[in-house]
Amino acid sequence: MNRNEKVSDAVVRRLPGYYRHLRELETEGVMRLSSSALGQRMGLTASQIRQDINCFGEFGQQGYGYNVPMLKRRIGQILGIDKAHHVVIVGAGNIGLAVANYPTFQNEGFRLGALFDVDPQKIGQTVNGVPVFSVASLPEYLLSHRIDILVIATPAAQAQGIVEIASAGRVRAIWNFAPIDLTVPDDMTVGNVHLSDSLMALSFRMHERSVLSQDNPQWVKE
Amino acid sequence: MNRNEKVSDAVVRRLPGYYRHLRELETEGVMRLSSSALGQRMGLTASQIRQDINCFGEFGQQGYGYNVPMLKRRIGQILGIDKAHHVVIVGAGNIGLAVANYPTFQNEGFRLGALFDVDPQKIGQTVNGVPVFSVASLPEYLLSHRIDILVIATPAAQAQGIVEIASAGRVRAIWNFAPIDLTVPDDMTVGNVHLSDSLMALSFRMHERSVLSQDNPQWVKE
DNA sequence: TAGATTGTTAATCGATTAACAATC
DNA sequence: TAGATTGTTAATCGATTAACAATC
Repeated sequence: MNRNEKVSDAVVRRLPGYYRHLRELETEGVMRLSSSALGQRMGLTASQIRQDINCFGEFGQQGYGYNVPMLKRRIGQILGIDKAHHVVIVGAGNIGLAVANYPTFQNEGFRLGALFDVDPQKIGQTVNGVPVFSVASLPEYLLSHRIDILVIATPAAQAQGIVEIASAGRVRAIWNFAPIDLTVPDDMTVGNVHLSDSLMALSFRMHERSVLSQDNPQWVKE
Repeated sequence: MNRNEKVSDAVVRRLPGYYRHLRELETEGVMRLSSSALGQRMGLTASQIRQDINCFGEFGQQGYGYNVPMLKRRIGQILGIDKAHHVVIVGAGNIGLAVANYPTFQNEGFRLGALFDVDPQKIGQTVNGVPVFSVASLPEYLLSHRIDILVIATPAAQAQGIVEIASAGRVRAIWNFAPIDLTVPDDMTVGNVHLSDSLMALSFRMHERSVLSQDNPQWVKE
């Protein structure tokens, strides 16, 4: 058993997928599930699923499999989404608003306290009843509110400066949508959503077969 | 040399990061770069960077390093973003609009032809001069326009149906923002942006240290 | 009980790192 | 030329898969 060891990135990347599928299965009324059935559904091997789950405990039963609602609840706990999280969004542009309105975001215990922007047109407005404040007031806001997660939805040039403010304001984690790699203190967690990286990787995969298969001269030494 | 072999996911995930950093370095006026300097900047080993780059060719020079503008251009070609891509977005909600307005998206040769929605309020409007059509007209649109990438920004329940239409319309790739794993034909590429998965992984990482370090009973067998 | 399926160890596979000859 | 740094092979590390005893 690997408990108390740091969980590998490979496992962490799969964990939300487990939760998502278990939620679907629960909605479909499925009560009981074997690792091979889940593997078939998710495109993973049964072995990998058992290994992944056993990083966290023994949640199954020999000869039976896993109880869907129980396993879903457990993985929810492991992910920490059974707890409420206090969130603010910096940048009330298209991405900031998309996050603010994202349904999963609202349903899983993430509580949005405020948005922050530099645009005087936006400051003073509300989004779903959540106020938009000036970024100038962010340091003070963070001192008077316990914020777990700060969402960066600003242009890349502003992002690192926001991290400094977040750090001084004892924010625990940054969810970064700006297309830049941030430098953060050791005790802060960062998760990136690099949309342009995702799109470029898609573009690569799309071209890959055709280009690689014909040994395209563009790719070899000039 | 690994050319003509399928490039591993691990490499593909890093590739856009290389491009992003090289673009920054070019803007900063840096002309020449060693693998160790890039490694330091990106938090990777020099060895890994040389291995990654050599999947695609010999772009460096012993004793000198890499020429920044040249390497950036080459990686751009490898990613396929030197070519124009024709794109449509299905779903003109918050996420669809955020993608339509995303600057990197517009700057790197991704040409948005149309958005599609089911909301009569939105149909007939334009977004940045791009028309919003009814989803009912999507099959016909795809037959008369050569679309490379279709962006799914609909609720999860609609996503798989859109894939069928895209497949019939000879779309080459799907960029999926719906929180569901899609089933696609073999010749279609999928890239997922699962926002809720990203947020859950962040939540996990944020809680991980505190919870794991104290052997929290919540994680062990009941 | 017999059959099924887990938890877990061992074997395999692949990715990362180290080392160094080639060479600019 | 001497110093630097690549390209590439070999060694290490870690993640995935296979196998099977434990057990429900």
